[in-house]
Amino acid sequence: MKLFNTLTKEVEEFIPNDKTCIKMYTCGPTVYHYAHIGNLRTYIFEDILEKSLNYLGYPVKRVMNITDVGHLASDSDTGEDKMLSGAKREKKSVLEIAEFYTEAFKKDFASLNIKWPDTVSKATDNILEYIKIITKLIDTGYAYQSGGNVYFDTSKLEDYYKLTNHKIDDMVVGAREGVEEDRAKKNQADFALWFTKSKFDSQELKWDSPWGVGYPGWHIECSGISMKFLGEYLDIHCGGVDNIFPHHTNEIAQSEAYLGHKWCNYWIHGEHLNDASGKMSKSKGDFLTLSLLQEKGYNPLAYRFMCLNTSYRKVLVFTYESLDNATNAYQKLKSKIKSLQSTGEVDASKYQEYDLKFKECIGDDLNTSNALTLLYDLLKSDITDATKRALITSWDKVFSLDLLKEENEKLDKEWIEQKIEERKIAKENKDYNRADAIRNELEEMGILLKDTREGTTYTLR
RNA sequence: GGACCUAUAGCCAAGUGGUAAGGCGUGGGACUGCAACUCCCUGAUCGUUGGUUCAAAUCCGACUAGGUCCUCCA
Repeated sequence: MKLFNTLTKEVEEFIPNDKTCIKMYTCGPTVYHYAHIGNLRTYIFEDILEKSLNYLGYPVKRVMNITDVGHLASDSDTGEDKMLSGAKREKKSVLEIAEFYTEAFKKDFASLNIKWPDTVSKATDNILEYIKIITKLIDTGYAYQSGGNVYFDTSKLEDYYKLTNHKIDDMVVGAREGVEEDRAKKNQADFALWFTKSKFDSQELKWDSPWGVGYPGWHIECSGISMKFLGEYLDIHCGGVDNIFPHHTNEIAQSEAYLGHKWCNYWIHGEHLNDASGKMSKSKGDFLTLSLLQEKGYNPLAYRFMCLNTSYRKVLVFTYESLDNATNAYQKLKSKIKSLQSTGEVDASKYQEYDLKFKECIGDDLNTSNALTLLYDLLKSDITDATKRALITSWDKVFSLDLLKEENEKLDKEWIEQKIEERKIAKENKDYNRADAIRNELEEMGILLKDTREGTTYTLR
């Protein structure tokens, strides 16, 4: 399997530490608000990665964090904690906020057929882990106390910027508006591991530590949770591209300083979903959630289909035009698949031939676009329907588009059949007004009639 | 100021040196009481411009446009 590794900036053959258990860590959400569909694009990509690894024969152990503390609006001890501002906004406690949005996040995963990771751990559940790491970093000289906080000393590392192409002299302090310089730091790039002296004293969640009562920095949580559940050697670490710097850069710094050896071999990043004006961002205030799309009548899986149509490494620009496009294509695809006969023999050699091609697609840096093209090729081919169904069933373990799932069985079949019979009689009597009225009535309920030589059948939208 | 990405038909998009996959839409046809569904047919020389090469969408340079990062972000 080939994957693009941000660390080397090349597409590389994936070589796991232990092929019987791939250790994969994916950065999770900060649960201070709903996830927007751009956030979810990254989780769709990670889901495809995990399932592709599985499909190619690699069992995966995946861990994800839930950030419920320590994620400041700025890293320089001047910003308000995101969790706290979420709580203030809704006049709830931080824990209530975390619980509420974690549940909402889970629902989004379910709607998009994203597998919930094996292990999901909250930042607040692993405080002792962070204290252990920070203690060692101070003992070995990689971290220092200043102004009441504990900072990581980036000057102790030769290759702090190895994940990015940044050069320290080219960095602009406060390139982003509203960032203030933290005077307590020795070096511009240093980052906080533990806060006790936030200018925002209202932080709700605090823990005792050797350096005083306070709370952990944002970066330490991922290192701590990852090492706690996956050990000292990680195969794959994922996230959105925006995490490359500073978050993942800092994770590498503190983890490798702590361990004394290389930590993670493959860093895989998903590109963003943009809208016409650029990046979709929660802090801009206006953002698109999955539930909003659902309210507008869109199927979440049509959005998943839209994401799979392109590479996870390319910016995808969201427009309703392209979502409509994807919705159409997805519905047509499903109805084509539905019309396949379910009886017959599976042709083993054809099965293998196509399945091999499928594996080549997903093994080529997750080329889901070509994998979907292969699906269309399969449908057009003259191999047996049983073989097609068997392949689609298998491939859908990766696509997770419910390609063979029948929807809305809850509708009363007998009632529909009765309506169809009524319409048939109306047609025979050339009472087309009556016939059309019945057709429209059913269509409004999402039941589409299909007249064939053999009679009228229906499909559910 | 620095680092970087993208640019392929109306729309989405694959393609990384040998003369452009696929999907949606459009138009035409078959089917239909009319439709819908389905099926068949239907379109681009790859942002502009230099260069390398027998050969470039694919490599190099310049330019243009859009976007990202440089301590909020998936």
